Amino acid sequence: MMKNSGHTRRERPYHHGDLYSSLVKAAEDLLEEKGANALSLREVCQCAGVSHAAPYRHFRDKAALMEAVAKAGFNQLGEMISEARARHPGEPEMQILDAGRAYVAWATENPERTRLMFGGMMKSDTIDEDLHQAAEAAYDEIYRIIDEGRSTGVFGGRDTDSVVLSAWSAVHGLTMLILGSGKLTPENPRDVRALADIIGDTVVSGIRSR
Amino acid sequence: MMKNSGHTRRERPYHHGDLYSSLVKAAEDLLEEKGANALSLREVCQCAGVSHAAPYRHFRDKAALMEAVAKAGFNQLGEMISEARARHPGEPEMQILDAGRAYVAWATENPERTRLMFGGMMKSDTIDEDLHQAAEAAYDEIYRIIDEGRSTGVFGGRDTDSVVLSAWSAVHGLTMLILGSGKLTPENPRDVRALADIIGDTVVSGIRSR
DNA sequence: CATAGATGTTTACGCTGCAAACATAGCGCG
DNA sequence: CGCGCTATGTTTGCAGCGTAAACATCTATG
Repeated sequence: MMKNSGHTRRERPYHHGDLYSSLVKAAEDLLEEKGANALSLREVCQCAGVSHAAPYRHFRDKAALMEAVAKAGFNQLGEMISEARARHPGEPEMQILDAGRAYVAWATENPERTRLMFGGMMKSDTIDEDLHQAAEAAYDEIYRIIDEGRSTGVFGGRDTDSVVLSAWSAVHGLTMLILGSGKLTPENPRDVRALADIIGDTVVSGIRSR
Repeated sequence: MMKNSGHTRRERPYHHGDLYSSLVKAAEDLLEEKGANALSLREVCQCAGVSHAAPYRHFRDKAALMEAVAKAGFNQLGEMISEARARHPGEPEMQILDAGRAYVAWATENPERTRLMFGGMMKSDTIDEDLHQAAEAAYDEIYRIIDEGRSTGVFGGRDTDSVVLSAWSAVHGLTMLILGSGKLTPENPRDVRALADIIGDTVVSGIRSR
């Protein structure tokens, strides 16, 4: 039977309007809900109210959609670090401690997205430049903290990149261990924060100018 | 036509002999070769010279096979740390530095297995106890190093577990960043080792008794 | 106002993980 | 010694997946 054409636009219009964002959003939600392995593109489509082939007008393939999700994640993460930095102007030690807490907190609240971001979905020939750039931006936020600390003599180290790497590694490692193999499984955010503080103290001790 | 029965055993016997190990081995190889996403159970079977339903006699499902692979990985990793410890008797600082190098080196040589181990294949209701135990054993190796260092006054910290967490987080974080999102992609093992040493120095500085 | 390009749908295909029914082989018990 | 029981491997079948191609619909541009 012919579908009602024209007058009642109530019945979801043929064109979605903003399918790109809807798909990313739906993918984010379903990803956290079902896990990366159980996430099917078709279910994302169903969730966005669209046929299972529609995404191919906006994404080359499923991996490209996941890259968009990862990119959005890096942007959020970078923003949280930036906010932590702004929260303690002129206090680099407080800035990293707070940034570390924010990092761990965000990751534990979005475990699947975090795993996606740092997993290894890139097959190197498909190194989406946008994704790389978003990750770089998050890195730069940490760099700014360390750089200020080193320029005011609070932090030491032979070069800023080494110190950034040390700090990021420690926080990121804790994060992945928490998400990881079932060894560390704190029940509530309080415990997460306590662990983050332990690592934070050690990091600051390790990179402090002496 | 009826298959030759009995006399010439050349023609691969109906029973494989040691299918369990063969499947784990084949899965390990194919995992590193094709990546976790592209790994199909059917291809593992073909590689082991067996029909695509055979594994179900030995593993509940595909995830169970991957768990066995992960478990073997943790055993290997724990062994490497243990060897690093044995290499510098009475020198805890050298022990962690060397263990850290071994950790990073092993992970970069077996990236897919590492991602599998620390990814998040456990759905918590399927927390295979063997897997948890293998991971715990690797943890214990690090614990022994830190514990000795603290008992001889080389390392500080309020409790051993906190120090272990700090050290492991830093090394593990570096590892995952190297494997990770394309930010750190050192070409050769030399670079990897240099990065490991940077993190190692910071960790030791951070946990040293002062 | 027509029509070209962008956006969404339908249909189809090969591959996947898994279950059920079937075949074979080795092992213990009479 | 032989018979069947059980462990192991195979075949067949199914629903769901990602993706491509052909088709339908809308929207914007001349």
